[in-house]
Amino acid sequence: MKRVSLKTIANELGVSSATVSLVLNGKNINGRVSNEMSKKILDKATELNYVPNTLAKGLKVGKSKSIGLIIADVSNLFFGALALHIQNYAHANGYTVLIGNTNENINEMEHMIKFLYARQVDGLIITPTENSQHLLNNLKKNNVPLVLVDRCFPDMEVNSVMINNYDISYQSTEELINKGCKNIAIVTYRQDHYHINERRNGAIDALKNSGINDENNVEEVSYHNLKDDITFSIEKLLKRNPKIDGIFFTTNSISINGVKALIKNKINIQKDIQIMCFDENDAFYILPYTVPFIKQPIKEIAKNAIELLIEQIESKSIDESKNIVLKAELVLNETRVHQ
Amino acid sequence: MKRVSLKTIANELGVSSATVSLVLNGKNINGRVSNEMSKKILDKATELNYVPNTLAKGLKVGKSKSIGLIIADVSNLFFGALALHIQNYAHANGYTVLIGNTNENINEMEHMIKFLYARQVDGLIITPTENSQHLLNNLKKNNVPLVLVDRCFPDMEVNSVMINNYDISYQSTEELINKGCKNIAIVTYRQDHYHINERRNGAIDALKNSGINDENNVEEVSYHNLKDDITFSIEKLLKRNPKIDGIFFTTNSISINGVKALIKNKINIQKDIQIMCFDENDAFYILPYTVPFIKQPIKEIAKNAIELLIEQIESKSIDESKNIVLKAELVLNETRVHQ
DNA sequence: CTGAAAGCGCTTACAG
DNA sequence: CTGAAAGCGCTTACAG
Repeated sequence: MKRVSLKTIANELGVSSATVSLVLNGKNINGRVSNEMSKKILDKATELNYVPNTLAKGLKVGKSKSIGLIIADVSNLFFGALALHIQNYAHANGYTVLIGNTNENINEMEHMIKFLYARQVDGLIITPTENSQHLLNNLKKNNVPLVLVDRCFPDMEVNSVMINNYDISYQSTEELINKGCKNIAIVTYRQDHYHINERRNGAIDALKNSGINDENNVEEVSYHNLKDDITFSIEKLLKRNPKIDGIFFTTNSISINGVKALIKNKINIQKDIQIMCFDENDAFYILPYTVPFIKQPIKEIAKNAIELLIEQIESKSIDESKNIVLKAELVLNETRVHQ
Repeated sequence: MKRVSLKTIANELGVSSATVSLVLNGKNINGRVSNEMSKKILDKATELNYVPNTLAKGLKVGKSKSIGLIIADVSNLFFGALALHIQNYAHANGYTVLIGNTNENINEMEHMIKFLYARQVDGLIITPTENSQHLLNNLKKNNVPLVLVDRCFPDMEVNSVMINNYDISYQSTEELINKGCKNIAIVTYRQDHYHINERRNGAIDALKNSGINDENNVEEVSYHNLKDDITFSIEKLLKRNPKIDGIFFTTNSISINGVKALIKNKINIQKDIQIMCFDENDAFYILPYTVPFIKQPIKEIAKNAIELLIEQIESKSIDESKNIVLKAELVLNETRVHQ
């Protein structure tokens, strides 16, 4: 694959590569280069099908025009969609995205940071794994432009884009209460993530305020063994308290696997037990009954994260960090509820 | 973000950067550098937390150690999973993946090729859009290492990794016939993709060989307006031939939307109408009945694509192209069928 | 055993 | 109006 460089064009036209660079980058201000030469260069560039070497440019100007995206689990639909939208917004701004996957493993996260750093990314968007504060602090210390998405550490001064986890969980649980549920369970991860805890706390506070909170109705499952664990948890929950008539699932994967487990146990969902799920899933539209869920504004999250990151990259000023909170939406599918 | 370069290490130790480069790259053969200096350099590198600049190296050696992945539709679960696995295999081999999305649009595909070319990718993995042969021929002419996945143009000499579309579709349709279906419909895209046509042909040949083929039972839907179109198509199909007792869906997205449309029409799936889907979907495990589907070996596809591409990149020899065909699996979930 | 030099493809002051 | 030169961070023949 023979590449055409600036020099090729310069040589063919008998000018210097500096001149060609200037013209091709539109930096030919105040008649720096004559109009005819300018036209000649432009024509020659299209004739030879010139494509600039972004790497060389990056080396010279110290910016790679690429960003790193470190995602916890690419096989998760939510993260997949997020990654897609981040790519689209990045491309629209002339940036490339390099994606890395951590599988919620902190060593993988450290490795990915190094990998991306070696590739000169101009900044990072990260969904941090548990206990990764020291890695983030290290980035901060080195002034690496950084935005956390989906998750954050509230005691750290880092830019972040989050949703209103507490509020939306409070509202969703209230919705279950309004539907008449008296024994509402919460199924969540056994993990110390701020955003997950917020969801749990929002739900619990809603229950408390209605005077129906029961600590025994909180069930924790493990992330790495979710599929088996959740069936076990659901069965335990139902055995311990057969009066359970509502369940709030705190995440995407817990929701879908929780629904599977309920069906396996021949529970008549939305009749015996009302549920409330996190994130949309194709499966919900296929079930013979309707499933209410919390819809995250994924596109908006992506848009804000990219904007926040590029802002940091392109203005040197390291002002105080911004924490953007977007509102999630409660989708009840009411029209189908009462059919 | 102050970067540590080879020169930093060289200066601190009073040696040349050439020496440092040699040692750090493990190219210190036959005692080129003394053991003590070697150790000093290694120690200093870890002390200063040296991370090599992959871009500079790429510029020098003419290889970026990155590959481009051009996907038709990242929001499609199948492609999402494929992208994930390709990333994993690429990383394991020291390569970065830059992903681009075409939305099945040929102009986007052309743009992405240019975008990735400017970023000096060493090769491309592509799921080509319709009528993109000229773009691929152009790449071939320039000796760009290239592998097509999921789709191909059988009359072009290009490397590809495919599944046995014809055979698996034939088998799947036979399965419907074996279950007693006499009026089997095929729902497929109105598109000229070889792999989709193979699926349709496999199904039709199975019907012909059983003497129950009826051309009126083939329904074509449009890609860009799938959700509306499919409901319309299903209704048309059922009206035209109320005896339909089996449907073969030729893709992932047609399957999931087809199932939705059937449910919307109060069809009792697997009782009134048996179905056969392409690709796995969470939703299938949630339905009160079982759904048989064709499972593609996504990991294997990814693995073979990466291996084929890296082989081309690293050996200059441009031998004839390889066309790998992997076997898909028919998942019947038999244990649940008869419950 | 080790260093000086050239060069990958670009951009950007500087000098005319 | 335009060119020569330096340099981004590397690697690789070449010379000693």
